[in-house]
Amino acid sequence: MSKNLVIVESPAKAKTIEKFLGENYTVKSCYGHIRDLAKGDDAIDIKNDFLPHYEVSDDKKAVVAELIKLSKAAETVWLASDEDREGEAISWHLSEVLGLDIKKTKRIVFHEITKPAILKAVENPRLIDKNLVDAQQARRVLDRLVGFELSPVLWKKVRPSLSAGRVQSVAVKLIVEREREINHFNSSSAFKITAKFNVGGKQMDAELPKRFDTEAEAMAFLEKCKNATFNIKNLEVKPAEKSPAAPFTTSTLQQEASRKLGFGVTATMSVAQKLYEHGFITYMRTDSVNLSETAIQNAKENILNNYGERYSSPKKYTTKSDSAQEAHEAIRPTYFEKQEIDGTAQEKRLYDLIWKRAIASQMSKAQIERTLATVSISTMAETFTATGEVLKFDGFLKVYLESTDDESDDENSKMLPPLKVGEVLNLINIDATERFSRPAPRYTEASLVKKLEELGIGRPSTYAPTIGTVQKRGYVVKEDREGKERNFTVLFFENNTISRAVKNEKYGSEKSKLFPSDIGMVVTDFLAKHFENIMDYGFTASVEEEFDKIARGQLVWNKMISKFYTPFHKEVTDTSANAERQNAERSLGIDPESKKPVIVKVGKYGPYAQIGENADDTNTEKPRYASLRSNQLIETITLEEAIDLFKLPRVIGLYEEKEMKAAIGRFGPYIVHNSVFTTIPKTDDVFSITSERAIELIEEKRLKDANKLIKVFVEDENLKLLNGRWGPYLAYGKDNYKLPKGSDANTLTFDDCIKLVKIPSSDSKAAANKKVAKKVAVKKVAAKKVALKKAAAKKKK
DNA sequence: CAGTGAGCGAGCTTCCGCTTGACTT
Repeated sequence: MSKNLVIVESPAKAKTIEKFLGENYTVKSCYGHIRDLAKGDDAIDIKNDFLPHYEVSDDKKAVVAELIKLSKAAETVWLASDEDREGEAISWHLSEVLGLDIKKTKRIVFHEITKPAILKAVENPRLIDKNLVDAQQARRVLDRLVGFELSPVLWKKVRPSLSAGRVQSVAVKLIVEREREINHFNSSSAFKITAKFNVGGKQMDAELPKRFDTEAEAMAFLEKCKNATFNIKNLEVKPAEKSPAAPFTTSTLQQEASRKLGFGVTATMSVAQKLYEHGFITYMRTDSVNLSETAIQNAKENILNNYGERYSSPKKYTTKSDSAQEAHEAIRPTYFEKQEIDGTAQEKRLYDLIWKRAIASQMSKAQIERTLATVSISTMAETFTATGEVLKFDGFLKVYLESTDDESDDENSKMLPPLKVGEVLNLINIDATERFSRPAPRYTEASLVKKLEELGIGRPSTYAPTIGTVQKRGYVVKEDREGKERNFTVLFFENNTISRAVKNEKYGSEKSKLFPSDIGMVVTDFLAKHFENIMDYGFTASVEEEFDKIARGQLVWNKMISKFYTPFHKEVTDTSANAERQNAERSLGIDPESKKPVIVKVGKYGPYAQIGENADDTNTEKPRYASLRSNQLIETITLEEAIDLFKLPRVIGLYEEKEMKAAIGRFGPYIVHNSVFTTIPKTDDVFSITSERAIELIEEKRLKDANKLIKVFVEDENLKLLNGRWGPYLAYGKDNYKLPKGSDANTLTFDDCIKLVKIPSSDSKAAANKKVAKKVAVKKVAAKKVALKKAAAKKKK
């Protein structure tokens, strides 16, 4: 048995550190927090100075049991959790739960996982910082109080099972506000003038700095260009520099992986987790841009070897954000000399991105020469300008350039042809194109993370899960949306004649963007009305200031909580007692056909439209109902759009003596015939699809279904081999089973297959299934216990 | 899955942050 037990948070870290410390040390992981507030509503004893009641979580029982055993046997226990608020609390919980003797317990911290850093940490142990722990307790208790008092108000006033919290409610609010901003946006158009010149056989593009608000003004300008001559009036050459971006934090990694690789934030984190476990990169949940001395040195050597001295520019980056807690390094390759790794395609691509970003951060600035040419027009005072860029020295651009969220396309970093002042230019043509102003873009998962980070809301470990939560609650959907079409005017000037054309463009199409749902809007409005304080974008920042005071020992944690809770709880009770139910009902007007009112509202199954009043004593006629489509909102749907919803289901015609009906379901437009459903593809319109086309689609589907079936077993018809989206699989009744790797679906016998279904013995899947069953059983028991407790409590009263 | 929207009521839902597995039609 080892004399020393070192406890860190992550198992991958434990493995590395164990190698540095030698045989007298056992390094174990506690897998993050081992204890949390108890599950129910009684975890905080409010009357007793907010005394928290902690419990070891079910999935940590085994870990804790092992750590207790090892710590009893060890001479010294080293608590080496991260050096931030949460890490300090983890160490404190460990010392409490393991019953550690202060004389044999040492708290150590390090910021980089290298042998010298670890050894230095071991030589400089300290005690647990109780102030920092208290700051964490305050954070934890505040979040529980906010979440568990606000959510029940929503259950009562809006709909059951909803949730609210310090982080998620603000995330939804950002999306709701952005959506309204876009809906209220008044797009204006202006005419942008561009000219093309021929300079010694090369084309040069120039632009008029001014835009014209009306077509008439643009036309007047072009008229004046007739018979004009064009000269280079002025040339201005300016040097410029571009600096590399800092190495990745969790948030910037999520943004770049989204922009450059199209990964969602969850995918980015799970791929990064794999890279970390393989030892390819440093820890992926961090808000620090700091690189260790050894890393900077290692990067420098790599740059000198690969690119030469001119490209090397070692530097330290510092984190601007106040909320940063600097427990880790930035995300970087563990070894810069490893430029490529083995792994899946996704792992390779993400690693490549991380490697390039980190290397580039240690490289020289790029040197650029910008040229601004002014072109005079002989018939008027206006001038065209042409800009060009020449890269004098590429520096870090040799490996990496950061992308932006800005979709604007007028970044023209073209080179200009050689020019002289006074030179006469040959005009090719001029066009005046109508351009429309654009509202702020909708959030992607990654750009929402960026915004939350700017506001200091949420932490690296919670960005991705938070985005998941607001979608799971139905407040927000991530979707693609088709754009709309609009006409724009182009005036074209060539050979002294002007022509006019009206062109058509698509605009506002969205890919993987976040949209609020009706319920997301209702909840946001309700919370903003009654809990302004919590919904304020500065709320987190202001409580963070107080947590910092607690950490510095200038404020007592339960005093701070009490000061917050008294007015907050009063608002909760008042709202719960007095506030009206919040609904999103809206009357759209009168249906011209039936002359009955049309309303839209949120019901049990989501938003729907209704024609006619509910039946009562005087009115026995039932109203008609239709669900709203996923891209329609109660707030913005028009009367016409609502009436259109009632045109479905629509009978298209007869086929094989049975009716074909078209309608829109949960998964989009479909045709139903003989109770078989066929999806209508995007290229067809559900309102106008013909019976010929419908029959074509039905036949296509029949063919596909016939190919889907590989084999039905005569021994048991429930057992089928099928072709699916991911290749062949096995189906037994309603359940599906994966085929073992390397098996050929065509040669599998009944015995082979029934074995997979009935006795999935020995392999890992069986064990996994058993575990799941066990977990469910445990949950059931726990639920029963809660029920019993509650019953008992009621009896007492 | 392919639509639904009466009304009652028991029992339940819910937070944020720290970790990794185990799960994938």
